[in-house]
Amino acid sequence: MNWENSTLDMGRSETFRTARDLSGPARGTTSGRHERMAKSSKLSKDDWLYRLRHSLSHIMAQAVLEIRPGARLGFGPPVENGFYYDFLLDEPVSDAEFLDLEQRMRRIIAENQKFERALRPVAESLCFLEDRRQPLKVEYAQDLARRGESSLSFYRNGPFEDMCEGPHLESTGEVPENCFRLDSVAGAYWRGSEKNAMLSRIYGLAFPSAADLQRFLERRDLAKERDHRKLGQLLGIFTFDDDVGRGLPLWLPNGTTVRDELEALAREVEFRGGYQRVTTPHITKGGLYRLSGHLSHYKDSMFPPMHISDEDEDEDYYLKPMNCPHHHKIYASRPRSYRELPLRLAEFGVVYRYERSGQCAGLLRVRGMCQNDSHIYLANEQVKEEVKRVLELHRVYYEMFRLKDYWIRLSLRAPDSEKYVGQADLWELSEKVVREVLQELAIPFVEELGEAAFYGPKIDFQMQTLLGREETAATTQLDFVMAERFGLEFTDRDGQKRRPYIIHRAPLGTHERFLSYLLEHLNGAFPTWLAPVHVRILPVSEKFLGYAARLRAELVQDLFRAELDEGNERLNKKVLEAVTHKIPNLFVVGGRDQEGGTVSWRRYCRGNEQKVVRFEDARGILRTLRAGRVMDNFPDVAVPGW
RNA sequence: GCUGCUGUAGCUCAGUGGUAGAGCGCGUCCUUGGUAAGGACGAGGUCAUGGGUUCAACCCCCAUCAGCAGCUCCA
Repeated sequence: MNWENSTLDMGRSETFRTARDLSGPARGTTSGRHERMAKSSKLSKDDWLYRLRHSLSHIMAQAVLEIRPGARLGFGPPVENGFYYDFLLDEPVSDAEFLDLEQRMRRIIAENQKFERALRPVAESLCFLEDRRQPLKVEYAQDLARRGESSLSFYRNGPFEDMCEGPHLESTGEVPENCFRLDSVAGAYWRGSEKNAMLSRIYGLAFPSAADLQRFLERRDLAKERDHRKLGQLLGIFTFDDDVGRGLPLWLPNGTTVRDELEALAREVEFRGGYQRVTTPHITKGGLYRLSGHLSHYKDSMFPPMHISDEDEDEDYYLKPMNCPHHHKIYASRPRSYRELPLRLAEFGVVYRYERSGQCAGLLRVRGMCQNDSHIYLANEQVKEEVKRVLELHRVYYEMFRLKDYWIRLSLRAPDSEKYVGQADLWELSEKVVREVLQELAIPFVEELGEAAFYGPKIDFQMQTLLGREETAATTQLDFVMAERFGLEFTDRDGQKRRPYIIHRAPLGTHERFLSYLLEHLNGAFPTWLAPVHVRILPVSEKFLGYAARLRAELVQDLFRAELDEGNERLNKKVLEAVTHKIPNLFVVGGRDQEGGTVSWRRYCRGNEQKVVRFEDARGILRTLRAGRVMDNFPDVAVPGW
């Protein structure tokens, strides 16, 4: 890509998307953010399905009160795929009781209880809720009253009555047969704050018909097969070990191969983009993080210090949670001229963050990770152009891999929050610059307050994982604070010393998260250039082992990751084994091939399609696939010679 | 960190208060084969770890570690 002449016409690109474009793969449950997204784009209150789900949540609450009469009710809304209800319970409900609860729900449905709405004045509502010993509802009613509501809405069906906005079905009998199922029970804080009590949330699935429910369950089971944790094990990508520690993946040979290839790609892309590579240590004295502000603003996410105390030294060392301070020190290692700017320092930097124990999940959230990191030092007037180039970099990767399940977030500070450093006017300026860049490029984005880094606003690429979680896949941050803190400067054209701006950017995020994303996105089927094994050779029988071994030796000489299946098995079995492991290219060789100097080439992405090709030609095609990083895992991508 | 569930062979899982099983995988042999599982035999487990109850614990209880789902967090 020619950076100087790049037109940066991302507005016309299909690459960048908004939250609304997310199609939403099968999901069992939704996180808070997804609920926000779902609310903005999914069911409206008038939808029958909305009312069905909402009504089922009341029906479930009625059933729960039958087996736990002392249960205190929280909230019970409809959500994507179904509904939930939160309860404060004396005794926990376990999923072993779901069958019983479902039976009670079916009975309530069979009783065809009418849903009836009543409006009560606030004072009467509070009395009613106190009578029913529903302290959580009382608290909420008081809130509503403070907000100026004069009367509150209640819904009653049979013996169950709940303060609720509605709307609901006409009666419980409207619920189609077998259209719901209780799904899971999980903890949830009252009103979403961990300072509050933990309630028991029971999730249910509900769809317009039994068939829709079945379809959903099947889709969800299928999705589980694509889970990167499952694929990672199947394909020998990574593993975890209790003795090593939570959130600390061990990368197996196949996984390391994929990482190496990704790094090679990023190295080339960044070399062309004018980046220089640097390398920095994993541990660092505390002073650096006092200077950067990490110890006052990021300490909770850092591993505790290693204290060194002997006659020479009395010092705390920390595992680095970010690479930026080190890169700033490299910038500061000698005087800088405006001629050097933008100065782009890049590193596959390994950082360690102390994630709370419940947060780790496969490769998605880890405690040790490798960032595709870079810090760009530049003059004020260069900022906009450089942010555009950085976004262009994202486009290279996202288009190449056809990544689509994400949305772009402009992460701003919450103005009244204590957690940010720097002056307010500089914040406003930086936020304005970043917003303008996105607007000028016509990239769709969503602004969110309180999501900024402590030193500046961010452009985050928020990805959606297979099972519905959302994580930041890539980030670009504009930093006007650290140069000040580190005393960074450059000599400008006029001989004056000036502060550089800093852009932090990681288009591939971390290797861990990016690969988890890629594994799920590609369903483990890597293109030839990226695959742990480029080609596996399957001799039809032992008689052709010699021929097969010669081909393999030649491919290995050519630096192909070529394997030979020497197993004493029938060809059927060997094909099954290779296909199960999603190996992109199989060369089947037997007598006919040995005579003709050919291979029977079977490609994973094209099903059973295969071709007899002279070995020399096959090798040439493989070279083309590798050198051009052809995405031959996508069936519509043309492969030369095929 | 919080709530709930789970931890048995490399993997997926069954099982019982009297020290364990299947399928796949792995090894050896037979078979010498042309595109999604040929056959036989065999090796593999301190039943996550540490306590406790019991004549006896893989099973019951407690704690710890780890995983899963969710909540919260992700500055």
